[in-house]
Amino acid sequence: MGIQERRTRQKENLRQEILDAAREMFVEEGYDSVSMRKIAERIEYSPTTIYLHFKDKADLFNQLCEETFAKLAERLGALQRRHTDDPLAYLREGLRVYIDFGLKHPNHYTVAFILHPQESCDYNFEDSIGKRAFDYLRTAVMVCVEMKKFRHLDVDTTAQALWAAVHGVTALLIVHTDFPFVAKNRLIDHTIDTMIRGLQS
Amino acid sequence: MGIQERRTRQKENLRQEILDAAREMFVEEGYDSVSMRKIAERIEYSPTTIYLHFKDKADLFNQLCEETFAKLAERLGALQRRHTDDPLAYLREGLRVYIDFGLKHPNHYTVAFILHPQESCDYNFEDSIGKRAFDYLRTAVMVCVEMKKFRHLDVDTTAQALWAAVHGVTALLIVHTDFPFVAKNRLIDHTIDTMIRGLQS
DNA sequence: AGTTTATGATTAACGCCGTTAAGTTAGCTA
DNA sequence: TAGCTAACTTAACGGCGTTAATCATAAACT
Repeated sequence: MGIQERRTRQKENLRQEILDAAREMFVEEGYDSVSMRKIAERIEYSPTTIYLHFKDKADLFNQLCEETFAKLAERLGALQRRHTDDPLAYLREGLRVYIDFGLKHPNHYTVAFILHPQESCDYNFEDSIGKRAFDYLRTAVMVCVEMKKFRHLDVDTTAQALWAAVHGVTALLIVHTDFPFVAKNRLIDHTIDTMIRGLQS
Repeated sequence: MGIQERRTRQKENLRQEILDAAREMFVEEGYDSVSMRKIAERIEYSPTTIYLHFKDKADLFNQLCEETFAKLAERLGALQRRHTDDPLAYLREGLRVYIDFGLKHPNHYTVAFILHPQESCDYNFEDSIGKRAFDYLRTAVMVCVEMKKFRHLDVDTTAQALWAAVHGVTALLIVHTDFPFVAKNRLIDHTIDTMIRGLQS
């Protein structure tokens, strides 16, 4: 029965090779500049081979999105494990981690969060890793509310408002490079501080 | 001397016709789906004619962006004229106007604020209408600080943080249609409230 | 062992796209 | 009326995502 296994293993390898090439090129050149043909050339296969592993370009890049979500979720998980005591500090640092992650991987962030729904992909949020990442934020907020660090407020609404705020900073800093922003860290800290302060009793 | 004038007037007319067609199509179909060829077909000219009026596709759409900025700026100006008394209410409503504007014209907002720098265009923020729109926000914040509605804080940083927050909500609501957001107005109000509350003394 | 079958991969093509270079035409100028 | 100029078009280049048809080869079956 090892033959079938080797086959699927090889197929899986090529699949991963495509993802790796696509990710690398995409990180370097941005979404639009990376074509299926270029990816194919890089991995030394014909363009059509990619379609044996991914439905279309949108599908391929959505898989990369999921990988991005996964990395972010992982980072937030690690943070959570370090921070059992102070829920407010944990939330604050989590928001920072989110923004830093975006600024460190701007092209990934762009695909996953700014452009996101490459149309026609049967993407379901409920089963996605993106949901897992968001849940870290949600529970962080919940704990803050439960421990009376925040005034009484709706957990979902608050989590989403916080996401909006950090997404806003991240997206603006990535996209509007021509805008005369104040120092990055200043802006980031001020945004986070203001939101958290606004949520406290 | 009327001949030259009529010529340039006609040329200007065509230019406006292109802009109108492009805007209309773009609002209907989104950025990527609108091609130079389709625009040309709509106005019943050959595709190359467009290039007599605009450097390239990015240029054309950036002009539309400026128009979008202008409309937003105009709306904010009207608001300012109605609101000489309560600076905090003015700021709050201004933020709401921004978000509503984005949600009402999602495709415009997408080009102007989410995708924005169609590469290779020699766009200069300092001379743009976008700056004018942003200045409304800046001065609104300044007034709030001067009238002690806010605690002592940096005007630029605060204005940018507020922009980040409202951009965040707007962009998320437009782009992440698959996310299970709470009711729109609830999220919008909560985000604005939280930020403003965080800025108060 | 020879034949069929399945599977991975390719070639060729379709119909788009943005953009440029060369050509045409209509109307003003001298 | 001849020449020039500006508006506009035709034709083409190179690239794109994607599909249909084809090929090669290794596995399975008789």
